[in-house]
Amino acid sequence: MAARNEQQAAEKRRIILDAAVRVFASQGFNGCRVSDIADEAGVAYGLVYHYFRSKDEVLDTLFLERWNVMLDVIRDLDGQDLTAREKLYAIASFIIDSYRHDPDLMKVIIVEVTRAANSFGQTHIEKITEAYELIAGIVARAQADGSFKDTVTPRFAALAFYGAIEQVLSGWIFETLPRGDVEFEQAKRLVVETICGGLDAVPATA
Amino acid sequence: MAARNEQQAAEKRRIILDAAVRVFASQGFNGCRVSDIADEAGVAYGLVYHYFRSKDEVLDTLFLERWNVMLDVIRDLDGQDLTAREKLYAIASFIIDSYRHDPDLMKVIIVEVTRAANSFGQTHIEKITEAYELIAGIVARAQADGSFKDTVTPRFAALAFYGAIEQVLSGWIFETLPRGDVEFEQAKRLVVETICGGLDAVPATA
DNA sequence: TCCGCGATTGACTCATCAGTCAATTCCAGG
DNA sequence: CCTGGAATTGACTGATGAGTCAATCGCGGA
Repeated sequence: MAARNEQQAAEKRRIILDAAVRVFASQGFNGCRVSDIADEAGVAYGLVYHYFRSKDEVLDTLFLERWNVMLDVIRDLDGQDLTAREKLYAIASFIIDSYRHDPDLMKVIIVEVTRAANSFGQTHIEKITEAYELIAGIVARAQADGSFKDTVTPRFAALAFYGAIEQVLSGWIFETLPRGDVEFEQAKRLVVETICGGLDAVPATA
Repeated sequence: MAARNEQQAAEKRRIILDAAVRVFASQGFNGCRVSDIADEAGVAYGLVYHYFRSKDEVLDTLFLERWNVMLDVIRDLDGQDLTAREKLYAIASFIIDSYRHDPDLMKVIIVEVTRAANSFGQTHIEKITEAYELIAGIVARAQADGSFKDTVTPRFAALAFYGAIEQVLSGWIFETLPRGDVEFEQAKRLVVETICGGLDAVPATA
């Protein structure tokens, strides 16, 4: 049958996805119309429904695509011979660089998906939990080999770590924090320093 | 004139607000109809518009009401003679107890407002930033008096601290973390321990 | 007892969109 | 060329839901 040209079809699909990122980022998922996406993509309204079953599926796709890349990166990192601190730094770097590279996409993922996680299927929550668990694993192994103390549970450390990153991204997204290459690099360092080093001048247990 | 009975009017308004909390929590702000709120409150559709200018204003009111209480608590705490760590613990306690006391309200605030500050006015972002700044102030003063080291900026420490709390609340909201009195108390301790104590077994600077 | 005004009602209007579908274009293979 | 089916189009439908408003109710004061 020769599906016209599979590559071209995939490209059209991507054009629509990329347009959706821009539209979702600027108007919000609920604030935009499907026709806005079509217009932005320079494509007829109906074509969106040729490539996607629904408006929801477009958002779904964007999230899963990106989140899976991140999970792969974390898993890969996890297999390498690095200290826990180095692994955490690498994860923070990946996420922050993702923002640097495509702020709109990250905005959509952070702002729209969490809210949608409510109404959308359980799928997203499971995916998000998966990331936490990978991070918790890194912490747990560091505690086992003595490089991290075990005053906090790994699960909890993972939450705090990811929470710090998410807050920083939110700060950039909502423009309450200055953005720029210097700030991005500083943020990577500070996330890791806060979580690993803590704030106390004198460690609780000597 | 005697506005019928001012107290009764305020009560009706409150009944509508409380109903809105339940409806927003279970269906989401965008997923519900104004008539759902009216039904839940046992009140006619039009009455919602007698007390509020729009659906948005209902959510607005819920957020501001609660957030202002929190800001007051933090400001009050800030004036007391406590260590920075104690202050942070008290803030974490207040937020977590707020969740314990009214999980639906906190769910609405976190899911619909904090993470969606986008679609709403700039007002909310400013309010949220205000909280960060108060926390940053606590950290800054602790750094000045030597009880906190100054490896991270106060602004950043505040982000990490609040981020950790928000992640924990999200975990409870989306049911990926176990809930219960024991967990609530543990969470307070762990948030503060993570941020203040850090994960490293050996402090970076001896 | 009656009056006046705010509280309360809910049917209605009107705009908005997600999703459908019949018509048309375009390409690949024969 | 011609033909079959996929890609593409955009007008249309049907549902939905925010906000309006004219009518009614009922309390507090005189």
